[in-house]
Amino acid sequence: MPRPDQTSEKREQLVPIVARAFAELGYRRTTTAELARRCEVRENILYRLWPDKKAMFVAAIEYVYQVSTQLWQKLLQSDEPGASSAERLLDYEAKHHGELGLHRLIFAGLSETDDPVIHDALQAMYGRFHRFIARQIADHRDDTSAAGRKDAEVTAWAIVGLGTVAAIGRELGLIKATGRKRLVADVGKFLLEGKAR
Amino acid sequence: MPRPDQTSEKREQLVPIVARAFAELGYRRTTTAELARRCEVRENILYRLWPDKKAMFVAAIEYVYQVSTQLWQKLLQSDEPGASSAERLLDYEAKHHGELGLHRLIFAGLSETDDPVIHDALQAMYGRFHRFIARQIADHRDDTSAAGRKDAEVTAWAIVGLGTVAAIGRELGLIKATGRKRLVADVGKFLLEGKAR
DNA sequence: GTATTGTGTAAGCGTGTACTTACGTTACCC
DNA sequence: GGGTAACGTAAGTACACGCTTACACAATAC
Repeated sequence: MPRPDQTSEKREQLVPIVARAFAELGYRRTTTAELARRCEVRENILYRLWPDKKAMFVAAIEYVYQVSTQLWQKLLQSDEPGASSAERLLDYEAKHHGELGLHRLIFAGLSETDDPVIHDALQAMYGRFHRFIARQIADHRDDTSAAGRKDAEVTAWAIVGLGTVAAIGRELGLIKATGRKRLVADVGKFLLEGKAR
Repeated sequence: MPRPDQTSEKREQLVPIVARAFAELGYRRTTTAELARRCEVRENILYRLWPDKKAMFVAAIEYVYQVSTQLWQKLLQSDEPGASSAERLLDYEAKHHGELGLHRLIFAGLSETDDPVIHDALQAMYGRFHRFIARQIADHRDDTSAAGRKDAEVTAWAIVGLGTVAAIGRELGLIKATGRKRLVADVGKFLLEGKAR
């Protein structure tokens, strides 16, 4: 009998490194050779863990999604008094925005969306993010009517937009840390309270 | 004496095609061969018009910026009664959002921002867009105080975020046309009126 | 006409890249 | 200890890509 298969453990071990590489370099510039270098293994070892480069990218997206939502879930469970879940999420994002490179991964993927696999992975992740935020908003507003839920959905997209533009502004050196914080926290709260109709 | 130089005319003729290619395919996937194919010329002709592929991309960015702002300027000059410039811009963008592929070009460039040339081109364009919108907001609100201008800046970023997330939502098939219209027009107007403090 | 120089065609060059193959070594279970 | 299959190393393959070169042709000014 041979030794036990450790592929899945190895995958879990390497996925954070892979995700960081894709976030830093984008999809095309992240060569398999570069991935192997950062992971300190040979290329063919990566190809034993994933069928091709695309699968590595999809794994990276799913990893970042999981880490982000786990982090958010933890944040929501630690119930502080005096602030709703939605408010706490906004404060957290205002402070720690973009640390995981989520948006950079999205930008990298958006140039590859005619590939159905990448398109679907991105769509699933982005869609789940949006629904998560929309639910927090509806809870915060305590409005479960049909119109209220619809409104929470639209507002959720606007808040996702805040995070996205904050990421771009940081990337291009156009919005400094204080500006980003103000953008996400202040405008975020404004959107959260008001009803956009 | 030789025949007159027509390089700049040729550049102007080909730039729209080049821009469309980069918007559709992203930076890396837009090969010089593909550019030549779409332009119906040989590759070396492109290299007589621009020093390298990067320059073609930068030219595409500048072209899309110019077309967009020209279009907006025209929109602002045709003064309809009963709606401020800012409102008309929002309505226009809600209807025709993303037609020029501006956001796709930005996403393409954002994966190449460690290249200083691309970074600077993107920064300049995005920054000018933001200032343009911020000015419209300040005018609309008729508040030229320091705090008012600062607020208009933050709001302008939020509105740029609306456009960006609408583009992503469209790209991923997550927000349909009606939803995008509602997002840009309704939330846009909400941001425009309210003061986010 | 002719010299001069822009314009178009075709081929190719060096490098980078996704992915593979071949093979030796190691750790496990019986 | 021995059979087995996971694990690691190294080299290689086929192709695509950015960019260049060589050269024939065309149009203009004199």
